Amino acid sequence: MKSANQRINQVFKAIADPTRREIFHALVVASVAMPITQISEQFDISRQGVTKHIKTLEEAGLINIDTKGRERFCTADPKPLKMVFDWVGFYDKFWDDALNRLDDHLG
Amino acid sequence: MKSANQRINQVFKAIADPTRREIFHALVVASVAMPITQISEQFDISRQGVTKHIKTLEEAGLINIDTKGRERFCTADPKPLKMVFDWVGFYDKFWDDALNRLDDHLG
DNA sequence: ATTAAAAGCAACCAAATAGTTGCATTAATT
DNA sequence: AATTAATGCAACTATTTGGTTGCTTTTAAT
Repeated sequence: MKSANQRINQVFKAIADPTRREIFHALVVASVAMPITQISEQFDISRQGVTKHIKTLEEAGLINIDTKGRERFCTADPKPLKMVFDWVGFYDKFWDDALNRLDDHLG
Repeated sequence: MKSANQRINQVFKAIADPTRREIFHALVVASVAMPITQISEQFDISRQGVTKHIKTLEEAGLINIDTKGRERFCTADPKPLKMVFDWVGFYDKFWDDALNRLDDHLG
């Protein structure tokens, strides 16, 4: 059970950084595999900076990498976000909290 | 628009830490205002450690604090999680990605 | 009035983070 | 064969982070 928890932590950590969210988003909307250099051209930070972010995203399972020749093609994989979706989904019962808590107490 | 972005970043940062998620969760399920010392008793780290986490959660708007006498009563406020819900909700279209992308291309 | 409880404040620490630069390697291109 | 492009690797830096301890202040209880 420990590794599942680790994975969740990795996902939360990966999406915590705004630049990483941007990289991920760019890959999702591109909906085509992109090599690292091409990705990094869209950002102000250095290629190596982008590479580090990509590594973090890959460790979280949010990016898959397919090496072809000298290039490494990255594709977004949103599946791990389901864990975040489920996590946050638990709390949506409490968004209109006053109402719902009242219901709970009555029910 | 900048402060809205900052707020989103604060929320993502706040939920990135597992201990903070636990503190938040404990407050949600307690569904009653709890002073800091009482919260910190449920965790292995020091009271000041918990205080710092609570500050981060408060800055993200995930905790409200009501000072009464020498105590500071904390309550969870899940509302800001709606931003996370919306963010992640965008990507749920891509969870069964092969299928959906095919649809997009056809549609 | 004394004591005890709740919390804040400040300094400190080790580790992680986000970023950089320089250089080496590998694979295409010409 | 020589060059160029894509990447990796390593070292370094500044800042942030998650945590600690010690002490002070404020408020409640005895």
